[in-house]
Amino acid sequence: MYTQHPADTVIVLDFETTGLSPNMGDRAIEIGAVKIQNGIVIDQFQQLMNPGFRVSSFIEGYTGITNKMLESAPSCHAVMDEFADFIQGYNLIAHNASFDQRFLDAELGMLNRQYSGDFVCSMLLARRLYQEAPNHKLGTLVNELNIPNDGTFHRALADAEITARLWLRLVNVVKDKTNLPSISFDVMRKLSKTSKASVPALIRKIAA
DNA sequence: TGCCAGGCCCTCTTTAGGGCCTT
Repeated sequence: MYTQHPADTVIVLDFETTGLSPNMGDRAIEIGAVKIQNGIVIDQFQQLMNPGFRVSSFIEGYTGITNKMLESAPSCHAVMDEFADFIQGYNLIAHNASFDQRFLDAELGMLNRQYSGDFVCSMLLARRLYQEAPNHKLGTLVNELNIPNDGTFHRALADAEITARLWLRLVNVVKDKTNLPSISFDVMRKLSKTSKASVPALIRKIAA
């Protein structure tokens, strides 16, 4: 049985991992997440986790997370069990969400745990709402949109915080285009799945 | 040993191929 939460409260999450594919044996090494309610961060979650094997030098360089740091970290099992409690009942957001969803599904699957929220992808939304951006990498969007950041990238909590600011910016874009006082998660989800060409028509329909 | 992802989205498309994004 899942606890139900206000529909406008969402969790933005980001994984650092040993590679690109859980199907190829890759595991999570860090999870970061922020809980947003009414446009304000009200809670956060950050934890390194030990995948049970050494990470590559590429990942050490890319994330700044070293094998030394992971030696003393709790297991993926322990961390993800706690994280499953944190996200229970909330809708979820990530940049290129298909990636984070694969790892969330894989890690929770090993624990026989589930989650009830829907995922929305901030990258798919940015492709539709900022079609003029040179590309839709998180770092590029942060620079293009002057989203405040402390210069930390490729760490889970920092990326989750930045993605949260991007999400709120995207919500504001839809607010401005529709003149509506609030935009539901469900509307953002529909927008993220609409073809680029259909975005203006859907915006008009939402505003009507 | 060497290899290895996958979903979205565009187009010179749909009987396909390749770039984008994530680590």
